[in-house]
Amino acid sequence: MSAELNQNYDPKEVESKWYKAWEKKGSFEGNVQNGKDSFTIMIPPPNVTGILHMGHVLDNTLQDIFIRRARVEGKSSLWFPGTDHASIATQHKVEKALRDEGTSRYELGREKFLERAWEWSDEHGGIIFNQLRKLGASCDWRRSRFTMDAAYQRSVQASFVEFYNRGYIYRGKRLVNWCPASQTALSNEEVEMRPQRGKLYKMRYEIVEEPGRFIEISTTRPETIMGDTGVAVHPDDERYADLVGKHCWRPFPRAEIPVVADRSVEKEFGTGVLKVTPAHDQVDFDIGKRHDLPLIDVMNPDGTLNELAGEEFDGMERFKARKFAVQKLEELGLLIDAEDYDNNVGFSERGGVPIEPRLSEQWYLKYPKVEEAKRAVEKGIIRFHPKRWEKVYLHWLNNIQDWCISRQLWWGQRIPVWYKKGADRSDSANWHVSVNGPSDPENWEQDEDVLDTWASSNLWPFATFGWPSEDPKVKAELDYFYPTSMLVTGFDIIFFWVARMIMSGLELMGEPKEGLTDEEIAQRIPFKDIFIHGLIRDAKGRKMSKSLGNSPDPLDLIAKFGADGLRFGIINIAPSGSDILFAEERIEIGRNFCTKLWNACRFRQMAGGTAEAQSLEAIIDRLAGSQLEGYGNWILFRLLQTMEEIEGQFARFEMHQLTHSLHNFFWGDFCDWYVEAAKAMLQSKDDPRHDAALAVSDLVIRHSLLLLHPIMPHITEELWQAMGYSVDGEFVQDAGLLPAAQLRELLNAKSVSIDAEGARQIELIKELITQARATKAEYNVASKRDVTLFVTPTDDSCATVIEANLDTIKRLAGAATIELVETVENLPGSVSALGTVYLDLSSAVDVEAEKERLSKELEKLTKAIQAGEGKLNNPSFVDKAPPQVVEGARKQLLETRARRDEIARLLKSL
RNA sequence: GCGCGGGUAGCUCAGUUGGUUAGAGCAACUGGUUUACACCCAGUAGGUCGGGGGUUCGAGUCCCUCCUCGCGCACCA
Repeated sequence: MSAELNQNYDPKEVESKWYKAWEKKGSFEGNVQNGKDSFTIMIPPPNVTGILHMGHVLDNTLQDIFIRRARVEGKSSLWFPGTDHASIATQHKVEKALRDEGTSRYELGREKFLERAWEWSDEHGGIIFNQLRKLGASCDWRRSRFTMDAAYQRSVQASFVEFYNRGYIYRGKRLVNWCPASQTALSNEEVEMRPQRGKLYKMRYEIVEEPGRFIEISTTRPETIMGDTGVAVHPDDERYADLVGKHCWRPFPRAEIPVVADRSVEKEFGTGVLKVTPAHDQVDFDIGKRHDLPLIDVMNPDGTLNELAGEEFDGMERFKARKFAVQKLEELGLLIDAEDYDNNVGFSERGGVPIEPRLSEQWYLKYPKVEEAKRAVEKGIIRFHPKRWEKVYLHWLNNIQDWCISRQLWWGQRIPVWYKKGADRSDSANWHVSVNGPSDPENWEQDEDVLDTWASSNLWPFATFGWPSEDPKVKAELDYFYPTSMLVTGFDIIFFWVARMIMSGLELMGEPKEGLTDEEIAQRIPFKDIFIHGLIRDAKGRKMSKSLGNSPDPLDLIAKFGADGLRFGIINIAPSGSDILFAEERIEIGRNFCTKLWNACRFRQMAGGTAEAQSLEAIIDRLAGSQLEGYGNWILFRLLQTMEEIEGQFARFEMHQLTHSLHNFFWGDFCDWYVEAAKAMLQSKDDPRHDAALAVSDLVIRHSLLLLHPIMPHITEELWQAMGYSVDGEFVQDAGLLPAAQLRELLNAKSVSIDAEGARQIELIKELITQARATKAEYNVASKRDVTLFVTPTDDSCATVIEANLDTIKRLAGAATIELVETVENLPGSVSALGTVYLDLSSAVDVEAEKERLSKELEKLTKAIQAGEGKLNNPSFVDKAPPQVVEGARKQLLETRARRDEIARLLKSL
């Protein structure tokens, strides 16, 4: 033992001490190590100015668990960190600061604005990294990348050029999702449909050719009347058949607009007549195209109306204009009705305002390798965990439309396209597309726009390594670490990020090629496994948000429970469903478990012995050849079982079972049973079981620390060192965790064989003890440790087992003496498989209470027996069920009968 | 409208390919300082597994149907 443990575990001191030590020694550095397997995770880059929230805690704890597990398994692990520039979000923040100063980005100009944005990101950036360090995240910080790093920007631009050259990028003029708040185009994914209570207005337009006749129209958006260039009805709608080809009067600005017939009109909706505003609605745009209707854009980029809307509307905000248009309709006597109406309106996620379909020229990406992206998942080359997210992914891929990737923002990677000065920009003959720009820059001007943030983060798994550089180091690292092992993220960004990374990888991580084989897919994909976790909500299921004040600061929680406590706690409650209900009390288990671990180790230290524990072999040598007594055999059996469980959980990505297995084993088995039993063996150094008990404890604690290390890295490191398990100051991660099967072999090789039958006997002993304790509790002598117990063993072999474990039974049940006898009269007893255990009472037995208790038990058993008999008397069960199931049922029935008879006998004897 | 995921103890959730008397943590209750730990120990109570139907020797688990909650996608102006 090298260092004596304090009475209390102090996470604060311990955590920072070891984190520094790890960093200093480069423990997190992931390097190419030929001959070793690599294990790589790219962090989902948080926003550069973001601060740690509970979602990050979950996401990063999970990643750290996978990474650290891979390290203890001896893989060359790399957890690659970085941040995202979050174009629109960051620009918003900077613009808000500017507004507070009474200025704007337009006043400042692009260059000055970008300086401010860089200042902002330098100032706020990196905060989250320090917070992640406090959590214990073992990222290779040397490598940290930012999506606005010069090199990364070049990668992004290179991808644009590459996509362009391969024919995936084009420029198009069409209706886009326009955010009037941010004044930029958005992709479809950035539009969130929100239910809105509005009004459906019914109004009438007069027929030009038949004055006095009106056509009734329903609309939710009267403010776009000024942009109407037609009215549409369904071609089969008899009500209006005679009007098709005629015209009606648009009320303001007053103009003749045609009535057209178009199949996209629903006859059943409203009056069956649709006003057509091609510049402000997608459906209308399509109708307009088919019928050659003119486009009148009546809105400015900021959502106010322009001069084309007429003098009265010019400059008016769009929702004001809606009211005003209604008022005007009313004045003109054209408004028939306005009824309440619920519909869904697209909102800009970031801007928080309704989007405006707006005609503009933008850059589009036709998604590459869509078929391969689907096939990768369908064929299991990429696997989602849990699997059901596959469907979400495939459904999206089956319905995708081209991606609008240009943004009318300044903070981001500028689009690498230059236009010949003074020439027609819509003619591609006047374009120059390259990373470095034209050789005669004075004759060109660069596209003003930047790329969608996700059009840069989709390169994250390879641009971070330096793609497309030809540098041999870059190639070697990509060769070694790519495809990365897995991705850990929330389901909310499957479309935004996960799917797009897959398609980009498939297209760019190899030569241009139509159609990929499965082998090529396997080489090009960015990751093999995708672990999708839920989103953290508060205890009532509400989203965590600053305004609700229900979002705890993880640093406060770390202060309260320790980083390890928080990590254990969050994983323990996490992977339940798609929502994780967070309540601080639920984290307590993590802190409590840390304390338990600490005290178990303290106890081991107090038990003494300067035994050799620096290596697994040394500990096993201490056991070599010794015949393990029952509990030792049992706890090692359980250790191997637990190790196998955990191996399976990692293999199947069942993280929700991890903490349960470990908690159950270490607390429920080791502390509650083995340590308590071992106390009997540790009383005297002369006890032949003494040294073995210490060795078994060391073996169990050592492995528990190894198994727990990925979840609770700091405390396990502290204990590892303090317990003297470390060789030459090496860390837990250097020790190497053997698979259960190899550990078993190693034990076998030293003639330490773990025996399942022996373990089962201890389970029976535990049952007997539990029964004895329950009886004592029933008679309010639970805390008395000097009672006498009588046991009537079921048979001779049971008697032998009990005899062999007498001293531990005494200790664990709290009895001064235990006598094995033939029969007992007039004492309360409880039945167990090994025998019936009776409590010797000096006072009289409460016969009535005892009768009640036994009758209840009897009833339960009788029911079980009826069920069992029914089953076994049923010929079809005996014939059809597998023999081992029938055999099991038979055995079960016998045992239950014996137990019932014993209870009945007890009852009678009272 | 289409799709996905839930509904199991007071709460939060486990429950592998159908197979003993359905489990855990927390909360509750009772009693407790024993060679570490009250952030602890021992014990008790609490469930007709959302309803109905079906398949089967056997269903929390598979199928159908309904109710209910949550989420995603689409969307009629």
